[in-house]
Amino acid sequence: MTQKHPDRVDESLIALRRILRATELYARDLAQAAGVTPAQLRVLQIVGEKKDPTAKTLATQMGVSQATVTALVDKLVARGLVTRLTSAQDRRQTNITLTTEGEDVLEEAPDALQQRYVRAFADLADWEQAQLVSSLERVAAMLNVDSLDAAPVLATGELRMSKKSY
Amino acid sequence: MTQKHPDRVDESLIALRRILRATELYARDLAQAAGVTPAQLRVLQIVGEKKDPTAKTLATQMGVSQATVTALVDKLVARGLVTRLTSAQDRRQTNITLTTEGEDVLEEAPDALQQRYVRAFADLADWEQAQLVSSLERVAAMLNVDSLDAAPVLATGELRMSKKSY
DNA sequence: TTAATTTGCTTTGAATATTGAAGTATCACC
DNA sequence: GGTGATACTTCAATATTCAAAGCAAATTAA
Repeated sequence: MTQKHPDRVDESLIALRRILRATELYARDLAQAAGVTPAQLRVLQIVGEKKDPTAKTLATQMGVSQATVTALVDKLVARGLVTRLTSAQDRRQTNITLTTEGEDVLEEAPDALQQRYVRAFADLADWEQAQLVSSLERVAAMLNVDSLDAAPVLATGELRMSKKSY
Repeated sequence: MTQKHPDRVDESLIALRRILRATELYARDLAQAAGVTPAQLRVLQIVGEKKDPTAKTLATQMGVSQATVTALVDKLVARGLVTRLTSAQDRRQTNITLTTEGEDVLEEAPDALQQRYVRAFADLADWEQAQLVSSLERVAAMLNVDSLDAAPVLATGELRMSKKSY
């Protein structure tokens, strides 16, 4: 502690917030351009990434309840973007799969933000790329993502320091 | 282009998404712990950061319409967490101000995620801190946040691992 | 000054999102 | 079998969100 540059933590937090804000704001425009709501697009994206996830998987990944996933999938099914498929192994489970139309929506989502990022990343020097990856992974680790995933409860009553001490 | 490590862009995107997911999921738990909804907490946070912002400022900052801000502020006013104050300079404007209760809610919001981040950041060596700040600011710049703010049409996007095209 | 326009905010109406609680069906285990 | 846990859905209630319309205040034009 007692670093030479105590304001660096603020600078990093500000940069982080800018990143978060940019991505959040863009997600809405992207969804609108794709013709679905943001939450629905998130479902499509996860279904596209993972292999025919179950409703449970979707709920966990998105951090919402199963009831919410049911409602979202209902909408997507009604629009013909995904289909429900009862699992053969465990017939309680429902696998969500993309239809051809659903794949089209995903493909045509003009992910300008990511494209811009990837282009800018490609223009960096090799060592700069390595540094960026290292830093981002370090931040992710500092946020302790895994333990948060495992224990979403710890939000409450945790040691809190008031404003000035973060 | 044609870097030695073409998969680094994927690594950086994955790390970015982990950061985004962790913060997004945590925001909900934080709001619940504070006894408000996520959107309402965002309003409280912005009101706490900026000095008595107008409804317009809130709408711009949050990326929602003014009508939405009106609805959110209505809820917070009903709960006694903020008050509306007609601006003296321009009586069309309404400044949103925190009440004592609103300040308490903000104070007691157990922002464990940020606390954890700040502690981990403080433990880094000086040069590591500098590198982290540099990297985060570079990412923010690569996302072209400023122009995105100005042109919400091509704004944001959730970072999604699309197959080949980016 | 008066009129027209713009700006900031609210209201209204309608769609979506979200969840807890309750209900149904299936699985795992003994 | 029977018991309990798991996966999902349904239902009821609240939240969020926005477009459109409306209102009041400020700004510009005439």
